[in-house]
Formats: sequence, structure tokens, C-alpha cells
Amino acid sequence: MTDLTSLPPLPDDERVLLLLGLLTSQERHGYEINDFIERQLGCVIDLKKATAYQLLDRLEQHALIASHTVQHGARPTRKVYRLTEEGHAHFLKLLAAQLRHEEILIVPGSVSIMFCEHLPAAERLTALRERLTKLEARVAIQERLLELPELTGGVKLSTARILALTRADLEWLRGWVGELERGEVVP
Amino acid sequence: MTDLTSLPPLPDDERVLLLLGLLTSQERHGYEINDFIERQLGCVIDLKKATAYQLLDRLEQHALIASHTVQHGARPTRKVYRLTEEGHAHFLKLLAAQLRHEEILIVPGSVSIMFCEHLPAAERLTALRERLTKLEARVAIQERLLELPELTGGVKLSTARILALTRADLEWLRGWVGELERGEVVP
DNA sequence: TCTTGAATAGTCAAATTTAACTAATTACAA
DNA sequence: TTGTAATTAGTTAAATTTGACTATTCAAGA
Repeated sequence: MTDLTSLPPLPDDERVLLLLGLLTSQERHGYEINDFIERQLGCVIDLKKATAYQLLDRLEQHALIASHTVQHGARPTRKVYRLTEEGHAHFLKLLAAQLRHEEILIVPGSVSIMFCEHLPAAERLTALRERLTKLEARVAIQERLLELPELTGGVKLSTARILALTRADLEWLRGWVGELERGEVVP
Repeated sequence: MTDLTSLPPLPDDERVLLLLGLLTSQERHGYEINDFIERQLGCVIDLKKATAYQLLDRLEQHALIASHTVQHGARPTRKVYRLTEEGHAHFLKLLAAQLRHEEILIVPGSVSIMFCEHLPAAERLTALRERLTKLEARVAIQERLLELPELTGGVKLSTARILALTRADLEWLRGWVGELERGEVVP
């Protein structure tokens, strides 16, 4: 058996939890996993193909998943992954830990807000109105997404969370732009 | 003059905007910049010391900032940075672009929510209550932070945004835990 | 039937990011 | 006065991440 201590360590993060989780319900091949992440989880997590493949390799080295290759017609061979018993145990441990865990929310877009006073009032207002419009569109998209029937329970739940956050961002921005329009904040 | 085209390109992101922005009001040395980020911007952006130094070097190579060294007693020499004219122009351009810009909110903590059904109902509820408690504490911290007088206008504004988002997360989680407690969701 | 685009399955060089380290000075409590 | 922690100012080796690339197959329209 391979010496686990000499292996590059596994990060204890959401990405590992995601990959293990996707394999609990069924075996999947690499392309399938990446496709699911791209199509269904665009709002939930940012995980690129190359990173996923690298993590899958590492999970296999740690024996949390196992793979076998499958040929389909003349297609390139697929590497199909399944969860091992250790993998399933690890998944449950990670899941409990991360569900319990709470972390500071760091979201993009705050630095420009922080320095917005450096922009002339008119230009500032124009820019913020544009951001507002885009944000409204984003909320509309996510609302429609949530109605799609192909969203399974869990994905729906986490999408609902993101929507709640995005709506809050919208409300906050609306309020601020309103103040600016009524001239309440301009010095 | 150095050939800018052969230089490693500058990312157009929040970090660059932040460093330039911190130098608009005053000259600052490296330590001062990193100290400010750590103390005041912990909620706003995640930028580590080493990354900041690397970006400062690059900004200087691109002539957006200039530096000179200063000796204070027997202390290690400080490298003091100031914004150049090009730097100021670039700052305003970046600022307008980023204020206008809207980006999907990807926040940590959603993957465990997505898979929470895999946990026995009792354990799930315990874990979520723990997360709720921590989240309440986080909101309390941020509310107190917002009252501190040393927060300047801009920092206050962006902190208020984060607080709005964190509160939304809290409300969402409260609602969900409530449903679970009343047994509305358990299958 | 020919072309175009999507599906399929990755790999790899290059850029980015950070944890850990170095090293001197000063302030302060014990 | 002695130890300890904070201030000061970075550097670097190592890990992580990703954009760009390679190739083949299949489906469907022109």
C-alpha cells in the first residue's frame, strides 16, 4: 500500500467535499463531473476543469475514490470514478465539519465602493446605476434558475442561499443609489 | 524607459485598485499598507502580505507608483511609495470600470448545504444550529465594527455592504433551520 | 457530402498565491 | 533586567490554479 504520509496532503475544503459528494449517488467519469459543475453549479462554486482533474488524481492516491476505464465505441476511453468506503467515511466527516463551520463572507466589488468618493458625483451615479441594472438582471436570472425542474433538492437549496445574498446586495445598492439621487450623501 | 510590453501584465482587479487607492491620499510604506489592510479591511478583501509586496513591485515596474527609501533611527529602511500621475489616471479608469462592473457572488459554505441531506436529521440540525450561533456572533462583531469612529467614509460604506450580505445569510439560515425544526422539510 | 460545432477526455507550461522564514528594534510586564 | 510580544520590512521556496492546448468522435444542418 502507498505511504499516505508521503503523499501531497488533501485540502479540507469545499472542492474535495464537492467531488466526493458527486460520487455518493453514482459513479461518474471526469467529463461528466466537470460538465455537471459547469452547468448546474456555476452559482455555487468556482472550480475549473484542470483543478478538478488534479483533485481527482489526488483523491485516488489517497484511496478515497477508485477508478476504472471504460470504452464506448471508438470514443476516447473514459475514466470512471467511484467512492470507496474510506471515501464515504471521509465525506461524512468533512460534511459535518463544513456544515458546522462559519466563515467570513468576502465578496468581490467592495473596493470600488470604498473609493467611490474619488469619482465626480455625476460619473459615480452613472456607474452605480449601471451596476444596479446588471444586478437586477442577475437576480432575475437566478430566480428563473430556481424554478427549473432539473435542479435537485440540494442544488436548489444552495442556489436559494445565493439568491438571498444577491437580493440583499441589490437591496443595499438600491438604497444607497436612492440616497445619492436624493442628494443625502453628497458632501 | 523600460519596455512595458515585456513586463508581466498587471491584473485589472480589486487588489490593484486597492493599492493605488491607498496611495491617493498619502505616501505610505509597505508595512503601513499591509497593516492597514489587515486591521481595517479584514472584512472587505483578502490580500496577503506577500501578494501585496509582489503587486507593489509590479506597479512600480509599470511606473504607476514610485518609491524612495527612508531611514528611521536604526530601524530597517522603509520603502515609501507614492502614486505617479500615470498611476492616478489608471486609478480613476479602474475605479470607474469596477464601480460599473457587476459579478456573480460566489461565497463559501454552499457545498455542505448542498449535500446536507446525506447527514442524519439530528446531526444535521445540531450542525446547523452551531453554524447559526457563529453567524449571529459574526453579525454582532460587524455591527460593532461599523460603530467604530476610526472607520473612514469609504471603508464604512463597504463594511456596511458586507454587513447587509452577512445579515441576509443569517436570515436565510434562520428561516431554514426554523423549517427543519418544525419538521417542514424532513422527508 | 462536407463542414461546423458540440461532446469527449484530458495535459501542461506558466502565472499566481501564500506559508514560512529572516532579522533587527522597541515597548512593556514580571 | 530579562524575557516576551509587537513593530518593522521584507524574501523565497513550494504549492496551487488555470488558460491554452491537443485529439478524436459524433450529430446535424447546408
